[in-house]
Amino acid sequence: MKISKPRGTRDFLPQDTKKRRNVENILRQVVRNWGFNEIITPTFENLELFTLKSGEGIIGELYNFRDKGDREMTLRPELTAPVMRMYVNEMQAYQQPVKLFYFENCFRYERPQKGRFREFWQFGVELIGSTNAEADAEVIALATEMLRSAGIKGDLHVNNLGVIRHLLSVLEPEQQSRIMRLVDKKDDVGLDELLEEIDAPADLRMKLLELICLTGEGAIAKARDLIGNIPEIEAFQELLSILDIYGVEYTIDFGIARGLDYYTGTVFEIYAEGLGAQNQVCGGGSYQLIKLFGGGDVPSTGFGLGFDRIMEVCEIQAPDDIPVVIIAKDSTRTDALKTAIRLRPHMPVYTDLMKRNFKAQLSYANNIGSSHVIIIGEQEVEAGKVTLKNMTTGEQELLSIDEVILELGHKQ
RNA sequence: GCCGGGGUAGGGUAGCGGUUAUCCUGUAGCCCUGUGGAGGCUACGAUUCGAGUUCGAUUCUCGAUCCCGGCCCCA
Repeated sequence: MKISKPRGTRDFLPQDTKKRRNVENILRQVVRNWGFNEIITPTFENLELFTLKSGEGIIGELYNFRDKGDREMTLRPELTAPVMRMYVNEMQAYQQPVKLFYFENCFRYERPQKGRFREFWQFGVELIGSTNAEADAEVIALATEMLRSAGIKGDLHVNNLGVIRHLLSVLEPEQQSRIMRLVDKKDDVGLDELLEEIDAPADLRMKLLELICLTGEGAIAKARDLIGNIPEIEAFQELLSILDIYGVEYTIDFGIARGLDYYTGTVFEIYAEGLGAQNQVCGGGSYQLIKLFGGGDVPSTGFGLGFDRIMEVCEIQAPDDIPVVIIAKDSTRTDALKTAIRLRPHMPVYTDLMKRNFKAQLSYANNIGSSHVIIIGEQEVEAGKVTLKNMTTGEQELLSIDEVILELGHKQ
């Protein structure tokens, strides 16, 4: 009976895993160098954590379950909420800002397609405690640096929601939310209908439709013309000038809304080519969730990177381990094992586990791509040495084990 | 939840209402019992699952399931 893997999950073969771990470690190193500390949160949480953040509607997309103690639980669909919960539970007294990152798997009950799986990995960063433009800029610059380090060309779009919120401030909060969601979806028809339905002032309607189309060079100036010199535009301008210092390339895009109420100001998205319909590899912004989870009035800025999508377009290959194979005869297997024990602190060592004959062992070494083999036969045992054979050149010489370590150890 | 295309040895393909076939790879053995990469031969190994039509289904029909792409959604 053959059991298939669950829908939307993947098996990672050794070479896939090696490549993923390699990229993962590259990203980790970048984030650490920017002063962020890694954390781990539980794979499952109380269901309420996520319904509190995103509403009851998301339950349909969760892997939720009732545990044996009759508690409503769910596999985590994302990590911002768990990190905020963790902060509220145990980190509120930490020196600010608190700079955290995570790399974890998440679970969503969705229909799989290109770049979308039911189990997927997110690499995320949260900077907690600062509303300053410097904080937002650091987070955005870090996101672009991470992608750059993975060899990925991303297209960064930045916005400050304060501008559009300022414009909409005369409307009911509920109407504002609906408008933001439609803007996020770029649903112009729906937006027109809604504005008609709520009978929005003609002036606001005109300005809104114009604003959300503003992108690129000069967008800030045009926004000023449209709305006036409000503090939100000033703040946006400050953020952009810091990004300029970082040398980050960006596109101003007043049409990015990210659809959710808890975003407070800065929002950004990064798209990459070659990913089909799911081309967003990064999304984030500044938000306020800590209060919602029972903490203080503490702001945060963060983003999540879709690690699987990154791997989809990442071409960085992990360096190969170079295995050393010990070849022995039946009569010298004990010596082979003892040699392996001495070599393994210094290099990856394989011994024959298949009772192969001499020739087949050599062939095996060749097939797994070993650069060197160590031959241990009666002659070598008698001499108290081993034969080191270079599989590329075919050269071989009689050496002591220490000499072998000296010869090969530094290459690993 | 919706739409389209698929599922044949471990991987890649072709085929077809009548004992399927082929390439790569793996393992075991042999040509070849202390020196590999080549080649040859032999063996092992698959029609996603279920129901229906049929004398007979891998093929046709229906359903399920999984995969791929798209819609919806995307925290």
